[in-house]
Amino acid sequence: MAANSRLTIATHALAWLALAQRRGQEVLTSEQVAASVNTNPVIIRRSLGDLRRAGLVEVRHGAGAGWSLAREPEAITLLEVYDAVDAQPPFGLHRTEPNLECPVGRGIRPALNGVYGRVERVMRQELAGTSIADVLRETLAD
Amino acid sequence: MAANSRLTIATHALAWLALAQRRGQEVLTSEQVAASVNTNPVIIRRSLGDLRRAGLVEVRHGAGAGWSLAREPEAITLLEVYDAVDAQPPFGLHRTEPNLECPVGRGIRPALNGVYGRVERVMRQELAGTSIADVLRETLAD
DNA sequence: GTGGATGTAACAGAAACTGTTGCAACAAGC
DNA sequence: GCTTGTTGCAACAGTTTCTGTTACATCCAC
Repeated sequence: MAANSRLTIATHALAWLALAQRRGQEVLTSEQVAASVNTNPVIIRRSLGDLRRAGLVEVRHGAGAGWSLAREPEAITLLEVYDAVDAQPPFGLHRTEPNLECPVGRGIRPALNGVYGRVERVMRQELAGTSIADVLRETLAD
Repeated sequence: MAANSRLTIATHALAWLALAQRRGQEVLTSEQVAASVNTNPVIIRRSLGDLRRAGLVEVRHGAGAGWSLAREPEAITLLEVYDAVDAQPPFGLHRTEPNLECPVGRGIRPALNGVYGRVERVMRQELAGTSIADVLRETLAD
């Protein structure tokens, strides 16, 4: 499969909302966000819909509608975004069940779950240490 | 895409080779490994082929052929396996280039590369701290 | 030489993601 | 109430990746 870019799309949208908000623009439409990400507005609505269900953004319907951050950019971590977009875990176990008559086949899955769990824990710690405000600052630093 | 299980398959094969070696069986055929993983021998040959190119296993051709570890199981880390099987990175950037006329579109990719690089670094540290011997011990602990 | 195993190409099928179209639902403003 | 502009969502096509399978050339111990 292609490397999944959900976290990238969602973070880009949030950073753009944060910058617009700082510039005094209260809301952005999915079309305006899509213009920056360079993709289809429906993709953005799907992504921002995930973030809305997680409570990270708010949406206004009807004429003059659009999206805005539900919190300050400093208070939104990439870990929350990661959980909101439901990205796939980095490693998958066997697709088909191993041979349980083999001692390795019988015990390998819990053993790997332990390792993979530790990997995911440090990954989440790292994501929790970066906020949308951090991303926006690094983005504008060039 | 489906979660990719390359690291799982390769680690399973290595753990099985390590156990067989400890039991006095010098080599295993791809068919014997496939029987434990419960998949096709060609899948195993592809995976062990990656590990052979990385110098982690050795292969004997001809009659009585098969696979064996190139080093002690304590000296093979999951990070080496991860690099050998060329697993995809956990996060992908934009599939299409963002709009470079937008300040966020212009700077977001280097900013995300920084974050994703830090995530990958801690992930690699964690993988480097686990060996095939560790996995085999946890596998047989049940 | 023979037999048994690897190396690899080619192909089918499944799954996931992205992108696209179409349309119902909704609300602000007149 | 009507118009207008936007979101919400279903449905579908295209691409890519991974897994699994078959087939066959290659290799080497005996």
